[in-house]
Amino acid sequence: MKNKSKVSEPIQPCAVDYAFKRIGGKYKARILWYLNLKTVLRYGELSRTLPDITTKMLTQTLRELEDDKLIIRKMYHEVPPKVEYSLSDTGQELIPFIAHLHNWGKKQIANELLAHQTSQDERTARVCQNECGLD
Amino acid sequence: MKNKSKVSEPIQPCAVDYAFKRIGGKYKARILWYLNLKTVLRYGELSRTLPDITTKMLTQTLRELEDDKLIIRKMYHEVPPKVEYSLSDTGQELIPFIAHLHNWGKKQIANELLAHQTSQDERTARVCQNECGLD
DNA sequence: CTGTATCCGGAGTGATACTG
DNA sequence: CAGTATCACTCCGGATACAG
Repeated sequence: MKNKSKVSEPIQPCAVDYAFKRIGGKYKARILWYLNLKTVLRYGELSRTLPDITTKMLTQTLRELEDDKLIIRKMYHEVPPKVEYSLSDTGQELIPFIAHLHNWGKKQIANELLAHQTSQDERTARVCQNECGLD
Repeated sequence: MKNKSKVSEPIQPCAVDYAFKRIGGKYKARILWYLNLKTVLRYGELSRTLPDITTKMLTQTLRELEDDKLIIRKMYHEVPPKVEYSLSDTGQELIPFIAHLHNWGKKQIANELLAHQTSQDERTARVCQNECGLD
């Protein structure tokens, strides 16, 4: 049933596309996921949780998430500075989706390992022990 | 040949990250979504459904999805040529997740329109640029 | 501790023309 | 109809240094 472009109501963009633009960044889903698991995280904690991210990207990503009202930035004017990030209600609504994605990903990784097991035994152990530390 | 969608690196950091790499392309989620709604789509139909995609990107994206075993490509050796795309079982498993994302996106768009009703003209133009007629 | 500023290379994307 | 091929360009993201 595709009731589209009725003049009376605003034209709907592709909601999937819209949503993906909001959380499609390289680290966004991961950050949201970690924030969900830990409730609240400081800048340095996030930095350590994502070892492969640079300060520039982390700051930039956090800003975008904040601008999109997906996370809340709480700043303490202290010395030394302290900033805490947490999920907003809107961001919270994305958790089931990320959880589903997470489960799917784990399943796919497992299947991939099985498929390559004959020639990649060594790799298995390494891969399995290297997770994001917050699974 | 790019392996953006193929995750075959020795170390796999995080399931969320892994999953996003496989379906995080600019059009992948949308294509999967349309395939779910329509069950089966031909190349030209997809092209018309995504007005903003070029033939190059469409072909490239379809190839990646096929290589990742998320969609099935059925080719008829006829004249004129005919190719049909449909979801694979693995791809099917992603539908609940995309559905959730879709609902979330629709909700966000609605909120955005409400919040910015005063500047509706500008906002509408932006929102409408990716209308997809398959909501 | 929590960021900014700057430079830069390359992946990702687009426009156009061509083909079986 | 269903793609390929080529060139060009943007801009994401990394490295590094610096700042409040």
